[in-house]
Amino acid sequence: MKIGTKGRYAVMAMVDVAKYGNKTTPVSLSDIAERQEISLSYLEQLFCKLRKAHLVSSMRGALGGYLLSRSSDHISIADIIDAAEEPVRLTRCPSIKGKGCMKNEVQCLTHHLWEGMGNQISSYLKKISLQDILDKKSLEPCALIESPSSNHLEYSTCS
Amino acid sequence: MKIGTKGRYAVMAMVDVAKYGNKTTPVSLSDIAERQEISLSYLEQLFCKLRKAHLVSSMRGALGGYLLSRSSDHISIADIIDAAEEPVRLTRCPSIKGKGCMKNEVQCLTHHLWEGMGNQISSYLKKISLQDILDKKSLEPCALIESPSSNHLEYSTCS
DNA sequence: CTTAATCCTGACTTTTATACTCAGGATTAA
DNA sequence: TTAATCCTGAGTATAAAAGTCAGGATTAAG
Ligand code: FES
Ligand code: FES
Repeated sequence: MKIGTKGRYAVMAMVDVAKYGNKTTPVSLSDIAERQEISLSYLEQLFCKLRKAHLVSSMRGALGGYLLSRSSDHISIADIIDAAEEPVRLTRCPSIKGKGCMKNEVQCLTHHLWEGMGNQISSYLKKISLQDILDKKSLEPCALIESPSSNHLEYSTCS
Repeated sequence: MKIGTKGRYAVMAMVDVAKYGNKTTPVSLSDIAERQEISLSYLEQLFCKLRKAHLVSSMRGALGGYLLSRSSDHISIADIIDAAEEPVRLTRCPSIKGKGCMKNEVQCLTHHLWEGMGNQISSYLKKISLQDILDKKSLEPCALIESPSSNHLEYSTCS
């Protein structure tokens, strides 16, 4: 069970943009590369995807860079990871309806387990916004409570 | 975000043992290999680890095989995955106290995110037992409710 | 006692996906 | 005009995962 650098770096870079950018001044990839210790070329690849997913917009030319397309509390970690690397998918059956991952069975015995696990992860990542990371929320998983009244993360220390 | 075959096959194989074995008659690896479409040699590797983790016990010789060491509702999926593949770990900082994954910072900005995510996954996997899989529970992630009164999975359909 | 079925183990090979680089072009502020 | 940036596709290298192989140990059954 692991996460690759594509997802990891994309999140780190987006946090960096959220932290050092604002509505007028974009953040350049070379700055991000240095602060986050990520190769520039690799970042270029990642931001190509992030831009296509409309999470950031770019300004070309000298003094160019990237800025967030929406405010940092309307961008979830799930958005970023989906954009960067192929989405969270733990099952391995083809998406063809009625087909499982095995020759004989329609669905293997563990299909629901992996599906449930994927949902669990996705819903966690959806609840956390870029702003939450800057605010150092997401500290205590046991305190994650869904609040219907707002889209934000409620939390309380649990110890 | 993905899970490797080690963890996946280990769970599939354990479900198979739980389904086809009982306290007296062990299940042979060649049977599992055929039913679950997994190479025999690969299973041998996996069961070496599962045995060392005391999840199964072996009977050698003809008519030998494996049986569960504990009852199927006292073996969690987390137990199996921990035994089979290196444990769920999403952070990438060395375990040395006070050291982060970056040169400068003590902890990178996203450390808590990955840590929380790992905890989220682990606690999900701990709640689900082999027996739950056989009973086709673990279907609905939104229905997962921690019940202090029992160690089992509570669920209700949510649609 | 012999055979065949199984577990047991370590080392080895193959394959694949990831991670990363490189080269060259387009755009724009100074 | 220059230098800093974004932009893109193709290519390479590395490491991890996946899977194989060979040989040995144990034991039930004939
Ligand atoms: S994972 Fe969907 S059928 Fe096996
Ligand atoms: S993941 Fe722990 S410090 Fe970066």
